[in-house]
Amino acid sequence: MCSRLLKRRMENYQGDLADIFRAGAGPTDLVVDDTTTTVPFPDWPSIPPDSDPIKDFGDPFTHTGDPLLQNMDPPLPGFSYNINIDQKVVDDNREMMIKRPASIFARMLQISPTNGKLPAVTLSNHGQTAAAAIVGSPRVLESPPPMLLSNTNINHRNLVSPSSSISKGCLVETQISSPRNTGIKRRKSQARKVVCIPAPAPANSKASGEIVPSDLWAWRKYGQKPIKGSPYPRGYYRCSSSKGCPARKQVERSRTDPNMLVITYTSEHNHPWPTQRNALAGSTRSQPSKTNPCSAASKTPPNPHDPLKPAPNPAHDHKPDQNTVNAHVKLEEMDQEIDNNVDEAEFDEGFPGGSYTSIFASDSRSNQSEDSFFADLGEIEPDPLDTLFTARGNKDLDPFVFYDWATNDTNITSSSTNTSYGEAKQG
DNA sequence: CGTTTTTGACCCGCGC
DNA sequence: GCGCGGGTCAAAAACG
Repeated sequence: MCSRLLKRRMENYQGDLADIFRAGAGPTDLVVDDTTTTVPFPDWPSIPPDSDPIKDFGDPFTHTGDPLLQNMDPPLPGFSYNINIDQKVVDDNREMMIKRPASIFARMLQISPTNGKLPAVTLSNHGQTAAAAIVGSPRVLESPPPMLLSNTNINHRNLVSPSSSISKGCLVETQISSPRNTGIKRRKSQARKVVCIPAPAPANSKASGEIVPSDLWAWRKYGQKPIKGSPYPRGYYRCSSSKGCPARKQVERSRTDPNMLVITYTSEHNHPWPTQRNALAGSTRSQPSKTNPCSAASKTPPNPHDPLKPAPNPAHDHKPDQNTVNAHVKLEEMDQEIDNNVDEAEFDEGFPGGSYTSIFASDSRSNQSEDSFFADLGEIEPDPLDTLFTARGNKDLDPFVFYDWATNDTNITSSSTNTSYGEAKQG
């Protein structure tokens, strides 16, 4: 009783940013500067295969090979976006983020909050694509493309977008929960990364046995709540790779578009991405991997030796077909006006470069990461229709079956594999 | 046996 | 101050 209360108090006390900082790599180093830098996508190099997992840890998006865009070729010229870079103290992670935006998210653009309310968003990636969507507004696309959102450590105000010339794949962007009261209130002050992806049709979404793939991080579900206004519940997950890891994520189906999944990442991992994850008892519950050849295959990267250690250069093996992954952005909950440096600073603090860094750490891992990541996105909780499908490990239920991340529209590169929920029990 | 999922209860931020 | 709604806790059940 008391302990719990005390515990809570402590959590609250350290709340948000505190947690983030604590988890971050070089917390105190952060100095936010309002400098804006424009970085042309095309100039961004790929992530070297030897990225330092430790150094990169924290941000699952940073070094991820871009499943949606890497294959984009040729790239669309003229893309660029502004990044708010801390030029005074660019911690390693951030620096890498900027210099080596190999991941989808790393390359993210910004969504200008304009008035602080559901801004029209435009994104682009790698100078190759751009897509736009407006949260709260009618769907932009006819069919739901993968949609990724995420906040970045960049200035959310200066968005340079190629406007609507979107193309094949696209993605991303940012979402910031910009606190009105900078960092005082716990909930609203939390910076988050929001990722939206097309979800499988309800009927095909995870069955009771669901498809709960995951990224390199091990996520453990710790709660589920019905959300007012939404027929779909929201699932709450926390990182189980490491005790005390503040990383959290919420998975829910878009209320406006059941075909979309909205994954919100909160806080960051305070540990290196797991080098190995074992599916332990119970962990496979939602991971059909063993029983699902398809998923196993999909999740198992090219490296037959170690699924978690993809072959040296698998980065291109499973690149999604840009054509099949039109993505657009959508801002979820840009609930606060982001109109001051404080907010930005806070935001940055929220993701001190280390946040969500290494899930997809390097090219050498990207392949798997990609699959894993998106697979992870497939997690969605109890869908009314889920009960219609109870077969676990049934690849047919794999939400990603519908999205061919490879170049073949009919391929199932999915994701749903297993991997994940087992707590990384090294050994 | 160890881990995850489920689920009701509790806590707390926030708006009125 | 009150109530709502979201986020988390923790015991029990499920799973391999």
